[in-house]
Amino acid sequence: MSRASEHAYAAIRAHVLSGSVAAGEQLTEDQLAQITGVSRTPVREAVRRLEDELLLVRSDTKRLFVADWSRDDIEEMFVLRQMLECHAAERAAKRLSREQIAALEALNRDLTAAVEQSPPDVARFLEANRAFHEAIIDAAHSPRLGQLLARLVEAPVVLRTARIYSQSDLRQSARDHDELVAAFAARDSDWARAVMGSHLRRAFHTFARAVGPKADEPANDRDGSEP
Amino acid sequence: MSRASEHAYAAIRAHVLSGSVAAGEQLTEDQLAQITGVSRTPVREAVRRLEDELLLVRSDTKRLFVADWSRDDIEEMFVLRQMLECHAAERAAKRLSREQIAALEALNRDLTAAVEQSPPDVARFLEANRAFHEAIIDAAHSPRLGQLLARLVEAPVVLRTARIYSQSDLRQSARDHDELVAAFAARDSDWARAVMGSHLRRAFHTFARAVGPKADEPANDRDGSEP
DNA sequence: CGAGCGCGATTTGTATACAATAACCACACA
DNA sequence: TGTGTGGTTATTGTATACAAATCGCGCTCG
Repeated sequence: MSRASEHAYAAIRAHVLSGSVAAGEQLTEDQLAQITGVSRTPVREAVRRLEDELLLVRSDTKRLFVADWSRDDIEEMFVLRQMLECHAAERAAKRLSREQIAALEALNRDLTAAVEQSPPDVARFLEANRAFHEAIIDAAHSPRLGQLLARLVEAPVVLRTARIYSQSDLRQSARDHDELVAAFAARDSDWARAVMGSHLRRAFHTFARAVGPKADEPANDRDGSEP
Repeated sequence: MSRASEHAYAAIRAHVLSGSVAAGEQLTEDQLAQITGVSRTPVREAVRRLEDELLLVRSDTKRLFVADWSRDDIEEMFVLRQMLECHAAERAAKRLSREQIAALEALNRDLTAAVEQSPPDVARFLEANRAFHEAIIDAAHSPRLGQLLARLVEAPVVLRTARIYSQSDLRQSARDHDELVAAFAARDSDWARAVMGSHLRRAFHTFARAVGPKADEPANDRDGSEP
């Protein structure tokens, strides 16, 4: 979108993801307009996108809140992402050119380097990881699929989980990517699908372990907070 | 959304689906505002939704056009819909209450009645069909899944395909639904998934047969037109 | 003859004022 | 005490005016 609207989107998104507003807290369009420095019109446009991505939600009477993700919500998204991204891997295996596979290798070399630093460069890891998955989705050549996945991948994962990965988690991710590249090089779509499946499912469990046990309540961090 | 915005959405959608504008034709927000009788503000909101549903598209320079679906686009959507809705059927099989199964049966009785009229009441069929599938998706209890499917199911299917179904197609649909209900009653999620898969894949082929052979170009009705 | 260039007309993007709706609060009444 | 009811404030929804971008077209200049 255009300047003001795009800026508002990025600013609001950053504002929410930074954690400076609690989950479940109310926001108003005026507030956001002041924060972002643009008028309510582009703010409304940005908010609509963020609602789409489920970062913001509206009450039944149109009031605006920061979304409050339960563990079940997260699991649901991982399941859907796994389903769609396995499909993407399968299609990509049939379509990736030699050059594209080489590009994936390069991306994963970068990712691996980020992991093997001490301490690991998590930001660089996340960026390389994002690029790697995006390249696969692009190669699947299914615009609708890309669009659906965008909504699932964007919001919840990067959310506040950036720093829950141990180095061994990161290393395993890098190895998964290596195996994916091998599957692609072999043009084995079944293999690619299977690797992608376990890759994402493991990511879910890593996440789940950090979030807490299964029987828990919805992520209820709105009462007690930082003293 | 609220009154004006919702009205604009419905009116524009109907306007496009009615076929009174050709695929690929340009629209302007002013035009749509006049047609719908509201100002550009709610029109823009409605247009965003329709872009989301891929009924409208914007050029690289933000100009607005009626989307032009190729056969590949349609197949892609059917594939994705099948993947997601099979998942929904599987989950629904584990969750549907006795009452909900009875409600599905009732819906399908209505659908069958519509089919067995002569001539078949296609509008009533479509409505019952929509309600049937929606009930299953709801029962899957996966809000994200529902949201993703909404975008896939809404746009392309009803599009301009309402009247390509033969009575035998419709009868087969009714039988599929019966079998789905049976699978649900048996709480057999594998069965439900399988039936849903063949149900949707057959729908695709019915559609594809009507649209034309595989090697075709994108639906290219924009050059030669009315003299 | 064709490629680039300017300029009026069209179209989209943004700000702002106002209208409609929902939440909040205080107070009366049972 | 608690429950409903009025008015007041906060918040979202819509219209409108204007700004910015884009297009179409005729023109010039090579």
